[in-house]
Amino acid sequence: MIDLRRLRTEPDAVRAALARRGIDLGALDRIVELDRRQRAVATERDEVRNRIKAISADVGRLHKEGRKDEAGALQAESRALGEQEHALDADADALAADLRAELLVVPNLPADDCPDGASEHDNVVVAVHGYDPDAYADHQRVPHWDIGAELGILDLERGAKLSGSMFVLYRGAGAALVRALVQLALDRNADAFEEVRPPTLVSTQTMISTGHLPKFVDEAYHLERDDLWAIPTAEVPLTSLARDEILDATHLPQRFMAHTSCFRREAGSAGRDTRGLLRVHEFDKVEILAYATPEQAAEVHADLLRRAVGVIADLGLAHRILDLCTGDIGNSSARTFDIEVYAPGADRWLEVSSVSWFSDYQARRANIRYRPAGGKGTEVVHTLNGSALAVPRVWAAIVETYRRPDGKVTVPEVLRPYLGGRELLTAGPSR
RNA sequence: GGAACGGUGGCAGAGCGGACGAAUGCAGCCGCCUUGAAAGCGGCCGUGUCUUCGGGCACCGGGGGUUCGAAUCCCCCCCGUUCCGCCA
Repeated sequence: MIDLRRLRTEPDAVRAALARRGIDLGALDRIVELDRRQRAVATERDEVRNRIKAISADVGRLHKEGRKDEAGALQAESRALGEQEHALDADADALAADLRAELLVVPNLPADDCPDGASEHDNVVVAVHGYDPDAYADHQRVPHWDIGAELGILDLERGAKLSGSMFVLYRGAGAALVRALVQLALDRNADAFEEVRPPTLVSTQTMISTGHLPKFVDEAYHLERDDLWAIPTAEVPLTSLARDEILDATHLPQRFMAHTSCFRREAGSAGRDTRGLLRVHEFDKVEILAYATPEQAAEVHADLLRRAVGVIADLGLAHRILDLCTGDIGNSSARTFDIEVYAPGADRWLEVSSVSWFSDYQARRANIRYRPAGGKGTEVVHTLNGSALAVPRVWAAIVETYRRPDGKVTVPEVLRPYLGGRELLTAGPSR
């Protein structure tokens, strides 16, 4: 949620920032007007309440003194005020609900240094590592879905049989590779992040806090009977960890990581990237997340990015870093860096991590604050997060990059300890 | 799923229709005392919102109701603990 007070006091600045996203600003006018009316009605209601309270105190005193007649007259007056108060209160509530509904779908203000742009084509490539299109041999130009089937480590047909298309079944060394990647990502961040194993089904409020609802309902799996949502990323439960809490500034930044399944309906991308592991409904991911003060945010953001890039680099995958433009960053984000790996078989750049700084946008929705050291009152914290490692696309890039002329796939050095020393990915028993 | 008991400030825990935003204790902050510290003593010590900056209003799990007046009474819901049932 954007800061209503800021919209009130610096409407032009807010407007200018949101305009950089290239969105319609009509909602802002409605919000300003709803806010004005809501406060006017609430003030009026509070004044009536004030009078009721004063009268009640008098009534109590008069009763004690036995002046029943005078008390009775006041009670009648208060009764009438009560009806007024009720009506005003209902109006104020209705206006507040409308205001909130409008406010919840307004995206975050992009950071000042977020590059301007209209779409993904305007994203800025910050760095490219290990990519040379001419360096790949023919044996690496085979897509992972073919390699996976050939080696018996990926069974897309049976995944589809069980759950439908875009659901995946890994087998043998392929399944072990999933586990190895998860373990690697967790181990690499265990120095600074507390591991959490959260629920993957969460309440509506939890989904609203990160900004995944109400705007992106169609993207999420919903269990109607129990009114629970399958998380699209561990960012959702991890952000709500501190919901409605006031953190101590001396404990910031606070960092958490979690390995979970992630569920996405991919409703808007039907027919796109349907092959192999490019886009799937359910996948494993290790997420890293931090709560920070505004002053710490930039450094924490850089650290998250360093960590996410580090795993990819150590896996020996060609990759690049993108600074997403104002037209492409997510709704809740103020600044986002994407990491893409190059998959030589599919001959495509695949997004494997999105490292975002949400400023106070999510924290305001989730009501997460902190007490500044030595200062008075509370401030809204900043939240940041990124994928430490998202399995399917990394799995795909590894299999394509490390394919040998004989068709077998070499296990990257850093993963071998997690695969019992195994050097090749093959079908059959895992060891 | 059934039953019982609970849900009050950072924590513990009173209050069960009238001056209660709420006793008391602990923790925390400031001061006194002290060479320093502890103990002791005195004071401060929730959040949000609006404000004409005087103050107003809201919040005792959530929602509704009764009343001139609700933390306190009534109804519905949610959550927790324990026991029983079922079960990986």
